[in-house]
Amino acid sequence: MRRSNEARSGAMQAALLAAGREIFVSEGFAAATTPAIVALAGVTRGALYHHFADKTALFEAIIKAEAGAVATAIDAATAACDDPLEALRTGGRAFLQAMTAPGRARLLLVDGPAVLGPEAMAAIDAASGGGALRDGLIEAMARGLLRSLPADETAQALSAGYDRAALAIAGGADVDVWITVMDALLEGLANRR
Amino acid sequence: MRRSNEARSGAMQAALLAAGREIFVSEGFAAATTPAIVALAGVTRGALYHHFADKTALFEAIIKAEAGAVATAIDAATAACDDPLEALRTGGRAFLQAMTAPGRARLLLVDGPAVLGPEAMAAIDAASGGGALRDGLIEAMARGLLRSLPADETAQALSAGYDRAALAIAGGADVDVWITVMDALLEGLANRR
DNA sequence: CAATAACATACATGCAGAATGTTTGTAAAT
DNA sequence: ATTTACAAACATTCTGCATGTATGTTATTG
Repeated sequence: MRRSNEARSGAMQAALLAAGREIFVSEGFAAATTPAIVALAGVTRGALYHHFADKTALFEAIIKAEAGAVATAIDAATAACDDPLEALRTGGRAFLQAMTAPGRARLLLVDGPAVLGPEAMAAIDAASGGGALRDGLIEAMARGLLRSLPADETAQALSAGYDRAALAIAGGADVDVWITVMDALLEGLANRR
Repeated sequence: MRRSNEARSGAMQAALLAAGREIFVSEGFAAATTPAIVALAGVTRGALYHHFADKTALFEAIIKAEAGAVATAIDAATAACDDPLEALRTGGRAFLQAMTAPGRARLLLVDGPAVLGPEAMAAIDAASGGGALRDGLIEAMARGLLRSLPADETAQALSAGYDRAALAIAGGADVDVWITVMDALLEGLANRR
């Protein structure tokens, strides 16, 4: 007996996403082959090309899931923060923590931009983690806690710093040193009297 | 009649580097095919594989040339600066200017890290543009002009911001806004009394 | 100091293996 | 009966290598 089509599709897509994530992380997008992915998932390429337009579409779905997980972690960490400046620092630490998931830094920061393009990744990021940073900056600037600066560009510049930190940490760098540096960058933007 | 082997090799490698740059920029590394590259150069794939181990080796040679050009531009711009802090701002602007060369941002900031790996790109960058930033920070910190922070990580964080700025500018963003933001980040690290 | 033999270099051409995306076929669900 | 979910075979294309050839370069000999 066979399950409903809906259940089958859901299970198959989940299996393909999991297997794809594994292979993409270990091999990189270019060297990851669809035969390897479907073999790991225990199915055939027919299933893959039924559910996803092509290899890139599978990759994009994985990227969006990863970005969503990061955004959720940041939101959860900053929900309780009242002070906008403290929320920025806390959100940054939550970001770095979330990015320690195995292979996540490579997926979101190296292969993602190269495969999907920087613009597409920026859009995904804005709808996920980067949006929180931008909103936090706007809030802090509105309350006079931070220097008044172009919010979008400032958020991107800081976001780039956090990204670099996440990559370094994924490569074995010390987390605390990077938190020190990023907090210093944030504090540097604070309004002083 | 034929030229000397040395002259032939030099001309052939220059032609392959130029054609490869063109195709890599317009197509991206993955979609760039070696037949397209050698067709543009007006030679055969035999020549390509004689001078370069594989497609990646050609790409790496192009990347190193681009990174070297950026480093040269930064050094030229900052050579006359006495004040370390002014040198940092000037170097940043020179970097952004140098990165406006067509396709350079994509090569150095998107495809480069994905193809060669972030570590290899970091090494190339350290020997090129990023080294200047780190040295400038150390100098400024030593003179008490900047807050004392881990120089390597601070340089990387700022470098990441400049990279993001270069990408945005390549995508049509306003240069002056980004200079404002990056100068503000630098100023934020300045020692205040 | 020619002339030439011996070798290296630069490149072209053809081939094998593999990967992608498409098409066709089949069984089960709706 | 029709559509969905998947399998399996197919056509195209690319990469890297292996072989072949012509020219440059160096050593040797008369």
